[in-house]
Amino acid sequence: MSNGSHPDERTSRRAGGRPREDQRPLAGTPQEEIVRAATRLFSSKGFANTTMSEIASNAGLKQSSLYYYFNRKEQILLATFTVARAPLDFIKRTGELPESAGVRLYRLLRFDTYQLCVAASHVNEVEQMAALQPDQFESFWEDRQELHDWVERLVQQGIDAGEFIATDVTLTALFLLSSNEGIQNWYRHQEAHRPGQATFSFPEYEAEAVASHYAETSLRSLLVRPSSLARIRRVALLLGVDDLKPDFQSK
Amino acid sequence: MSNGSHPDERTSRRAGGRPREDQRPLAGTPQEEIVRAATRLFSSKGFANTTMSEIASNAGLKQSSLYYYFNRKEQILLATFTVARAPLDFIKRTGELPESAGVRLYRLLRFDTYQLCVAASHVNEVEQMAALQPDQFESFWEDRQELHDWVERLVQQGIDAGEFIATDVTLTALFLLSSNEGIQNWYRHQEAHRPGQATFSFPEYEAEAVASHYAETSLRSLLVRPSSLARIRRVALLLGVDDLKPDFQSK
DNA sequence: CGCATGTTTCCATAATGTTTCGAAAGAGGG
DNA sequence: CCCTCTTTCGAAACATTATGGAAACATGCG
Repeated sequence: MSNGSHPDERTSRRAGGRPREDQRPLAGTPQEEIVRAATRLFSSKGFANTTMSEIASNAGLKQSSLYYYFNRKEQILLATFTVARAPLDFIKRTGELPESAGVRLYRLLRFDTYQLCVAASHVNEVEQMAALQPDQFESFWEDRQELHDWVERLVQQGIDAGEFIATDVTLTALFLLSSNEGIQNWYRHQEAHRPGQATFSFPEYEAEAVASHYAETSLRSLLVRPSSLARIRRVALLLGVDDLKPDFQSK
Repeated sequence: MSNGSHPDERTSRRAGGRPREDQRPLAGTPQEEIVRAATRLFSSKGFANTTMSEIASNAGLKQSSLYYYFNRKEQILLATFTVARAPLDFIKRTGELPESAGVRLYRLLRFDTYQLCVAASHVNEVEQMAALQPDQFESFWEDRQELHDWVERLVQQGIDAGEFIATDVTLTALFLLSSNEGIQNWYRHQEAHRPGQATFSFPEYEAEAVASHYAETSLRSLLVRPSSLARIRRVALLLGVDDLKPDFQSK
């Protein structure tokens, strides 16, 4: 069997192989090219409505060649999301700052929401696949759990410090992260709708505005003294505004 | 063409027809039977991973017979959701009560969230389909828009009355309704996970608890004086607790 | 009773999409 | 120049959605 799981494992791009029919310079490894193409397509047409043939031709390959790199279609989906969801690092760094829980939670929520808005993949699709095939998507669930734990811990710290109202920390963390994703869902639909068809008609919002508004709203529902929100916002934003931009060059 | 769109239109179950191979008493019309079967399957395996054959055999039919009642798979999905999403009536009634905007919004959010939690269908799937084929799902978008308008109006009234803080009413309404759906998404996953597999492990929450918590959290983020929340909760719940229960017998 | 009509079901098959299999086309080393 | 490794391709197996037409029943009318 030539196809174990990961071709190119360490020796990346060592030797030839049959030449492609579609000749065209490819930026990066074939895997990257495929994921890039798939990302564009998934994001505009959704996972289910994107065919392997489309992905292939967008990546300069024939359909069946994709299976040399990815054993199943779902693995491409997982790859698009893994690339897109970078924020765990940011979150760990933020979580460890010597600031109040409010400031840290604000930053965390704002960043995560922003990431979701600009991310190429639909969280829902990934989650649904992930729920159906937990083994294939193990890494996804681990990340998700870790993210949850961070948020839960922050909320607990806020309560202990008298900054947040007493509430169920687990439920609150679940709410914060899933509301998040619901908002991404809406935000993406807003993008997908062509101006002509107008099923939904709303003003367009910037990802940053959405992220900030979400962080504020969430914090406001937790704070014992909502008036402290102004200070939190100020401190949080002073800590580095540019952190919002993702490392990943999405189209 | 025998298959216009709606068989049985008014004359429901008047005469015979070829007998089924799978003989078994059916409760209600064939349509209802089909929708019931589909609902169960969609809710446990998702729309994309449920085949027409499965739906058919669960409804005591052969695959192609489904097309006598529904022209496309998506229409079954729409039907499952239409049945499940009853709350527009409730919302209109609530919206017109002579109470403060806070009380009415509280009730509306609590009810809608509860409905989503106990609903059989995944909103996300419906929305995705609906976004892709706006013509097929016209009624869905109309309901959605109407719901949004109600919420937006309530928020505006709250602001005008000095009960809510000044904020972008459109964005707020969008947030309230989409967070909602994100929470349903999580809530459903929680159910779908078998106890053995345990990818996610959290305490189990009741739909009513989730709905109440969501309504409180949302209100708290809007109120000028969070201390008024206690009164709002009390008044809202006095107005009729039993309204939460859906008319529709799910499962 | 036999036959036309209408209703509901099934079977067969086209059309489309995913996945597997094995062969083909190059590079590089002995 | 041949052998091996890597990458690509084409054909075919399989699964799923959707269509068209025939089959199986009830009913009413000659």
